[in-house]
Amino acid sequence: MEISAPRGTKDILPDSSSHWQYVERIAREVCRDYGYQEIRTPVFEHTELFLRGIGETTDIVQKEMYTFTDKGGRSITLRPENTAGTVRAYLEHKLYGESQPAKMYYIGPMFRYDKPQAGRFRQFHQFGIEAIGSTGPIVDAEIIMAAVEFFTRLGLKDLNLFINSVGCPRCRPVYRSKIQDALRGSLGEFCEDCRSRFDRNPMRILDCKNEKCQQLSKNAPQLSECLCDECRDHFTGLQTVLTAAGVDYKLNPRLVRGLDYYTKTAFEIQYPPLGAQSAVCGGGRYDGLIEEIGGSPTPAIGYAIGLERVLLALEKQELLPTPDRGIAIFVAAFDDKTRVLAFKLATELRRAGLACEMDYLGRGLKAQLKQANRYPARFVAIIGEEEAAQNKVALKNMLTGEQQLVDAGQLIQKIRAEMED
RNA sequence: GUGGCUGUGGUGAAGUGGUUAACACGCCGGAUUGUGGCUCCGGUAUUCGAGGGUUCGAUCCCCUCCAGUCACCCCA
Repeated sequence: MEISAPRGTKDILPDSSSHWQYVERIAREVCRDYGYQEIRTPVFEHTELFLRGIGETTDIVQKEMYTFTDKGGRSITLRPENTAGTVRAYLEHKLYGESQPAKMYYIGPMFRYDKPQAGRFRQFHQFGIEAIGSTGPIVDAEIIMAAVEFFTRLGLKDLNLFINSVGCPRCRPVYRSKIQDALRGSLGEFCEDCRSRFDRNPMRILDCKNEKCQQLSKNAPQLSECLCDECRDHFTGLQTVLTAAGVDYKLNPRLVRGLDYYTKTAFEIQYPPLGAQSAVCGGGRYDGLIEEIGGSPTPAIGYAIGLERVLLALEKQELLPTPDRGIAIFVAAFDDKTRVLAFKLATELRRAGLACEMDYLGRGLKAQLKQANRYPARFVAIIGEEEAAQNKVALKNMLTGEQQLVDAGQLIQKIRAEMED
C-alpha cells in the first residue's frame, strides 16, 4: 500500500455507508417535524469569516484550521464548523427579509487539524441546526428538544443533557473580574494551562479537568450568581419550558463553550461510554455573532452533533440496522453465448424494478450458484444451452431448492407471483 | 503540540537471531458428464509498516520516520 488516506480521515466503505444513510435519514426526519430546512454552504470559506466568527483566541482558530492560499492569492480555510458559514449565507442572501426565525439545518464534513483519537478526526461530520432571529427561551428549548428527539429516535439511552448560561457582554465582564479576584491569591498553585487561562479566559479554569485545579476553584463564584436580570430571566425561562416539556436536564455551572460567540444558553449532550470524547452534541446561543460578521444585531442559537460519535455510540449499544444485501434474483449463464442472454435478461428484470445480479468473471455454474447464495438471492434464473434453445430459463427457488422451466417472457410475472407467497 | 501502547497475508492472529514464516476465517478452484447453502481436498505473505544501523546473518536487537490506538489539551 503506497498511498493511504490522510491522517485523521476515514473512508466510509460500502458496508457502513448504510449506517450513515440511516442516521442522516433520522436527522432529516426530525428536522422536517421541527420545521427546519436544509442549507448547504461551501466547505471552504474566506479565512476572515472564521477569524471574526469563531474568535482569534480560540483553539480552533489558533491551531486547528486548515488554511491555505488559493491561486488567486486569497486566504481560504476549510470550515472547522458551520455556524459561521450559515450565518454568512443568512446575511449574504438577506434571509432576514423572510419570515423569522430562520430555521435551518446542515449535514456535512468539517475539518480541524487535531491529533486524531477516539471519536476525534481531522475530517468529521456534523449535523447541526441554527435558528436565527429569535431571543426567546422557547427557541432555545425547541432546538434542544430537536436534539433530544434525534437521539431518542435512534434509540440512544443514557445520555446526559447539561445546560448553563454563560451570560452576555453586560454581565460576563463583571463575573470575569470577580472570578479573577477570587483566584488571584492561589494562582501559583494552578496548573500551567490554568495560569495562562487566567488572563485570557478565566471562566475556562472552572472547566479544567485537573483535580487540583478543581479543588482550588471549588469555592469560586458561580456565573449563575452574577447574571444580569435579562440573562437570569432567560435562563430560568428556559428551565421552565424544558421542565414543562418533560426534558431531563442537569445544570452544569462549569459548562463553558470554547467558542467566543456564545451568549446566555450553553448546552451539551454527553454519552459517557465514549470515553474522553463523550460530547455528542454541543451548542448554545450566539446573540453577538451576526453583528460581529457584519449584520445588524440579531439573536440566534444553534448546535452541532458529531456524527462519528453518534455512530460510535450506536455501535456500542448495537443499535445499527444490519444492511440488507439480499437481491430478488441472480441470473446464471453457462457460457459466453448465454452470458449475453443473461445480461439481456438481467436488464429487463432491473427495468422492472427487481434487484438483480449476475456473474462478471466468467465463473462456472457451480461458482455462480455459490455467489448467488452469498447475497443472498431469492431466485436464480439459469440460462444454459438447452434453455436458450427453447427461449426458456430454469427458475430456481433458493429457499426450497425447487426448479422449474419458465418461458423467458413469463419470468417477471412468475417471480412476482412466487414472492407473494 | 505532548505522552503511553502497537504495527506479521483480505481479516483475526502464532512465531524465532540462521534452511520452506503456524493456525483460523475469508477469497479462488476442485470432489466424472450444467446447480448453492453441509463436508472434504487444493491454492492463496520472494515477506513480517518504511528507511537506516549492529551482526557472518535479522521479521525478531538499536535508532529515525510513518501510521494506528489511547490519554492530555480542546472539542462534535
